[in-house]
Amino acid sequence: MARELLAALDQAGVRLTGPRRELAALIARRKGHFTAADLLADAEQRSLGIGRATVFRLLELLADQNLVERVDLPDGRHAYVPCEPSHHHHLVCVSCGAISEVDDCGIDAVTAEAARRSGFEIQSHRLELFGHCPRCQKVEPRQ
Amino acid sequence: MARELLAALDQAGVRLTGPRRELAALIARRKGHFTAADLLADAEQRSLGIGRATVFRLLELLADQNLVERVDLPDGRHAYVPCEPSHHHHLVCVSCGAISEVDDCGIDAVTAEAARRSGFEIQSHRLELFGHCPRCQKVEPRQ
DNA sequence: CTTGTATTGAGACCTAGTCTCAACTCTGGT
DNA sequence: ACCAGAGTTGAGACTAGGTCTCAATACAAG
Repeated sequence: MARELLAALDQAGVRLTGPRRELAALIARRKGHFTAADLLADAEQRSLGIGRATVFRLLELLADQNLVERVDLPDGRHAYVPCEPSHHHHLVCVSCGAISEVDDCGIDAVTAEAARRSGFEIQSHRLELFGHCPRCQKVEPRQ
Repeated sequence: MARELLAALDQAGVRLTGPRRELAALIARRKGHFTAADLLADAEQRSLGIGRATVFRLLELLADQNLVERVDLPDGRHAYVPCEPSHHHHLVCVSCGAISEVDDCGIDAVTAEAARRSGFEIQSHRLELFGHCPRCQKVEPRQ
C-alpha cells in the first residue's frame, strides 16, 4: 500500500524523497481515518525529524491525486482517509473511526433531481454517512 | 426573519439580550452563506462592541436549533447558512455563494442501500452539492 | 559527480474556534 | 419599581489545523 502511494507520487512527477517514503509507510500502516496531528505524532515518535509543513504538504499532494480524502467529522474535526482514486463516498464509524467506502449507488439521480428543481448546474458533491460499523454494533448494541 | 430567530431563541429558553438581538438582525440581513468572521466584521463595522466569543456562541445556539447550518466549502473554509429547521441539504453556488435548499429527494434510498451493503447502522448523513446557480450560469456561461 | 531545481524543517503566522473569568444584564419574584 | 441570582458578556489567552517564508539540503538528470 505504501508502494501504491509512492508509485502514484512518482506518476505525479514529484521527487521520491526520504520524508515522503517514511510518511507513506506510516499512512499505509494506519487503519481508518487519521488526522494530520496523528501522522505527525507517529513521525515524532520514531524521531524521523519530519516537519509539520512536510506532513501537510504530503497530504495535500495525496489529496490532489485522490489517494487520500479529507472528511469532516460530525464534531467538526478533520480527518484524512486513504482511499481508491475513483469517485465514491465514505461511511464513517463514529465509535471506532473505521471507514468504509461506498460507490455511487444512486446518488446521481438525487443530484440530477436537485439540479432540475433548483436550476443549479451541479459540478460536484460531497456525501458523508455517519453511523456504527458492524463491529461496534455488537460491542455497544443499539446505542 | 430576525424575528423568527429571536422567537426560536426565546423558545429555547435563553435570554434575549442586546448582543443577540443585534446579531440576529445582522444575520437576517445577509444573503447566502457567511463566515463567523463576516459576522464579526459586520458587528465591528457598526461598533457594536460584540466579542468574538459571543458570535461563536450565538452561532452554536442557532445551530443547535437547526436555524443555521454549518457547511464546509470545497476549499475547506467553513460557512454558516440560515435555513429551515427541517432536515434538508444545501446547494452552494461556488461563484456567488448563493445557497439553495433541497429536501430529501430520494437520498434515504441511497443511504439505506449503503447500509445494506456495508452492514453499517447509519445515524446521520451530510450531503452538500456545489455548482453554479442560475444567475451565475448566465453571467459566466459554461465556465 | 556536478548542478539546478524541488523539497525540507523551523518557526512565524493565520484562521476558526474554545475556555476562563470578572463584570454586567436579564428576568422572575416580590 | 427593586432585588437577587443565574445567564450572558467581552477580553484575551489558548488550541487545533493549516499556510508561508526562507535558508539549507537532497534528489535526479546529465
